[in-house]
Amino acid sequence: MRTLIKHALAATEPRDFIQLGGWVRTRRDSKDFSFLELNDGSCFASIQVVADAGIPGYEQIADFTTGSSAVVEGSLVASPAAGQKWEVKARNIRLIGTADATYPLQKKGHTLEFLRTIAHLRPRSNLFGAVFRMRSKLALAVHEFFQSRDFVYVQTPIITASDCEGAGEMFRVTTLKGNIDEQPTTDFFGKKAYLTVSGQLEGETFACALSNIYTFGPTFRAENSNTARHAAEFWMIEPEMAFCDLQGDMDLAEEFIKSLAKYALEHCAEDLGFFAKFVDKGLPERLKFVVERPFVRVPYTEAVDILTKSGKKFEFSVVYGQNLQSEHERFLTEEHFKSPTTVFNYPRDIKPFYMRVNDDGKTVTAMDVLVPGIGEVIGGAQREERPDVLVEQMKHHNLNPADYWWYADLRKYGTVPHAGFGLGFERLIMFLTAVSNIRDVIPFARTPGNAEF
RNA sequence: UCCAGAGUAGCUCAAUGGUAGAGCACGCGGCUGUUAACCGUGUGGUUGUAGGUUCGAGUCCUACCUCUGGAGCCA
Repeated sequence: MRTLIKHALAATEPRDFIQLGGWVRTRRDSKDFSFLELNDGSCFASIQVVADAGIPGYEQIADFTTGSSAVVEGSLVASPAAGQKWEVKARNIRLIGTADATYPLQKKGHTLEFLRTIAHLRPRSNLFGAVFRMRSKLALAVHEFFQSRDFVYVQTPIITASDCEGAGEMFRVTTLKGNIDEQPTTDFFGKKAYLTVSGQLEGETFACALSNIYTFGPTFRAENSNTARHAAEFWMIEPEMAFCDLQGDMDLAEEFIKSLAKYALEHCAEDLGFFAKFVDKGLPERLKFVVERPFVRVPYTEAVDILTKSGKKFEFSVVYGQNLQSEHERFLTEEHFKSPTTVFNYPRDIKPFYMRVNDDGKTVTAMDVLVPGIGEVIGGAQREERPDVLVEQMKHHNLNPADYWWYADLRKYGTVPHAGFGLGFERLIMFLTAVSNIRDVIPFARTPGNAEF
């Protein structure tokens, strides 16, 4: 029965028999014995195996190369040398799969760019093992956060005919051959269909029935974006709450980010330690800061004031009524407030139709949560629940209300104030690991011109 | 898509317009309860692609490809 290395290393006492399986990270030969570093990905650390010459399997010792796979049986004993608490005194070693000299992962630091070209092997590296173990833990933390607050998990469709306006270009889904625009009525769904850019509109229908819901699934944007924080396929978390206003929305967003940072600190210490050592020394401090300190909240108008009066020279000037540029957002979070910052009440014209119009008639209840180093991780709003205003908003944005008949029905029958937001899961992982490129926190990144794996 | 930068050995990088090198990896030898082991030694190249300038191009020019950083779109 195989034991995971994670459990072997957590042992409280020696064990007479243990079986381990994993991949050889490195081998150090002595005259009469060899050290094998075995890693199975169950935890960050590898385990040291001591194999004496003469034990079964040792005749193949030269083939236990970096990258090869092996099963080892022996006893778990306290290590006499510094560097590890436990090691395995092998009784036999079995080579399962060889890895010849062409194995691309070497016993040294590789650039992230190179590792992206071997995305099928990079999970075997220290950094990517840590990233994907942590990603898994955080996915669980997302569900725990919402489930413990009685939110219902809703799986909104991946294929959709509705364009969540403002969310970007969509991938067309079709079974038509030739000219796919000629007769959409003969297409598989009888109309044009796309990969979803957001589950929000569908999510709202469930919030207006089950009160508090969340989605957590893949999302697609066909934008030709070439940046470290955009991908064509990413995972988004979208809570939606009935009987909730913008304040409640901002409260939940802040609580959510704090909760995940706390979860990472409590459950991912070993992997976080690696990020702190090799990626960003300030990471643990930053996470503690996020957990302990309230986020800054500032209305858009005030944010513009701060930027205007800062005396800072920006490449793009600050203009009221226009979107904040990346450099403006960075100034607010990284220099002015030095804290995660929620900006709210944006001008109506630069935000989508479904956001609730404020009493001033000029702004809507939009809110963006900005974090240092990443920028926007959350975008959300209180939704327009007044039927007449919603229709007016659609027209204002040049949309045909008939296309959104079922969405408008939510306001026609038992409308309620409700609010929600979208959080990019990868961006959150970037923030919590300090890994600065989105391509390195998703198993197989889809970006323009890149879908090899 | 726009702006900037970079493509040289398996990897990370050197090389004034004049004989393409080093470290690591890998092979061989040695040494050692070792820790990305160490010491010696050897193998390793169509300098991203296609043109051009020049007696001579890794180096200069043009186009294209790829990647990186920044910007826009946003999560």
